[in-house]
Amino acid sequence: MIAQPKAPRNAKTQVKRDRIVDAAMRQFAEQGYQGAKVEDIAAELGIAKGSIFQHFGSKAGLFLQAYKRAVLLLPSWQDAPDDVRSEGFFATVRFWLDRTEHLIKEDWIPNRVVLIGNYGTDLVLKREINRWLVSEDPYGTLEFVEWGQQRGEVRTDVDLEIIVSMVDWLSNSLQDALVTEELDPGLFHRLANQPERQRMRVEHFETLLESALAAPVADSPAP
Amino acid sequence: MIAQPKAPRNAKTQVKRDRIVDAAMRQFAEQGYQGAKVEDIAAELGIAKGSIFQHFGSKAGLFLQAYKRAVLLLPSWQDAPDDVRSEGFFATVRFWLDRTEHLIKEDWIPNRVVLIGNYGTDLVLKREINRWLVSEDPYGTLEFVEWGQQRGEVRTDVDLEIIVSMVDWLSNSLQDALVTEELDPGLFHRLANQPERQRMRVEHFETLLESALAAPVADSPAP
DNA sequence: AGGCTAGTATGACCTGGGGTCAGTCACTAG
DNA sequence: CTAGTGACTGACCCCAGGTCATACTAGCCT
Repeated sequence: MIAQPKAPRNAKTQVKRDRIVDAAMRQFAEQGYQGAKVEDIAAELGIAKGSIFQHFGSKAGLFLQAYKRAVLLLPSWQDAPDDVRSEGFFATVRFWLDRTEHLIKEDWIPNRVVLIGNYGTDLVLKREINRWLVSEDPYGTLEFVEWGQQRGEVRTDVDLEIIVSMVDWLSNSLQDALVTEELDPGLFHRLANQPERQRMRVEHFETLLESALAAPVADSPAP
Repeated sequence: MIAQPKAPRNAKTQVKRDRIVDAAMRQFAEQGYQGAKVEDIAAELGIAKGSIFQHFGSKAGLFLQAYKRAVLLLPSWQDAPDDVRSEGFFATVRFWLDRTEHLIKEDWIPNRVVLIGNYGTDLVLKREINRWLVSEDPYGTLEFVEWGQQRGEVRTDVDLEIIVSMVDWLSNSLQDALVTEELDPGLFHRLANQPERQRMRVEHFETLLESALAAPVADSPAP
């Protein structure tokens, strides 16, 4: 169990913690979890290393806060523009998946921190992260899938939570592969110079996802 | 880049390395990556810590070997019994997914090591692992999917590699969730006392996977 | 046998960085 | 002004990954 910082009485304290978390995000993003040194973060802020431990208990505790902040900085499913949402669930999915690379470049630091949290720390931390993700649902996947069901686009014949998990798993895997060479099973970075084929693969992926989740249509004739 | 051990001239050396990797697997499985101490591994074998570094260069190098060994100890898709395979691609998928928990208990150590390699080390190591997984395909997913296509069960209208990745991603995610509390988004461990609902969820998952990948049938009437 | 070389083993040693803690400071309340 | 609380500090501890000079062993050539 990783200690959480207790709520500060003072508003000033909160500001300071935010500054630390901010610097930590940058360091973790740039150096990785192991590579980031608590001392460097302290030095960057001109404070004593001890202070950081005072506030966050441990390096893992600090990372956890950085991770949470990072996730909250990223868009949730329902943050798509209205005109996209009005086209429905799968259009929204496509919207986000198509914009993956773009988004990552815009928000490099939080994305990197999230990535590190997902794959590059250790299982104790991962457990804590997972609990939080489940309890907070910061990407709003649950709500999003329910919305898709209400629109009649998403199937309702299997457990909701399975669908939610599938969306999470697949979108994560795809985005990670698209964006980070470390995690790409050769789908995209091998084709770095063929953006057309990359696009095609994302489309194929979207096709598969839709096949998996779409509500069965009453015998619409295939073309 | 993580140094690989160079091939030993001596057969005896190989035996010794195997012993080290063996002990390392146990320690990593039981203590986690950070928790496992090189010194403990050496002590367990009654050798000097320096020797381990001699052979494997670094803790990460040792882990990499342990990981590879662990993966090779696990069954590949095509290792299903003949009577299952004769029922086809999706039957084989179901066979493995249904046996997940059982398998993990049988092969706890390699499974745990693989898990740690997948989520609990760092991105440098992860990259190395990924390269290896892609180049070796130790689970034979590529071959397996091609086999499914040849049988006419798996769709052929999207890139093969996308399908392969999807199978890998989803089966990994499901198995991890089923088996390790740390990674379960509440799908299974929250229902620990309701094995029936757990089974049902696995079935639902299989349904989704099949919907995603199945070759389109020539307008079979839905019930 | 007797060197010669290359690979292997050793354990004392080094070092960096996470984590601790006793003491100090700064703010607020009474 | 004083007491009390929380924040801050920096010197310190110590563990565990990694290094290295030295010693050993096994094959091999002459």
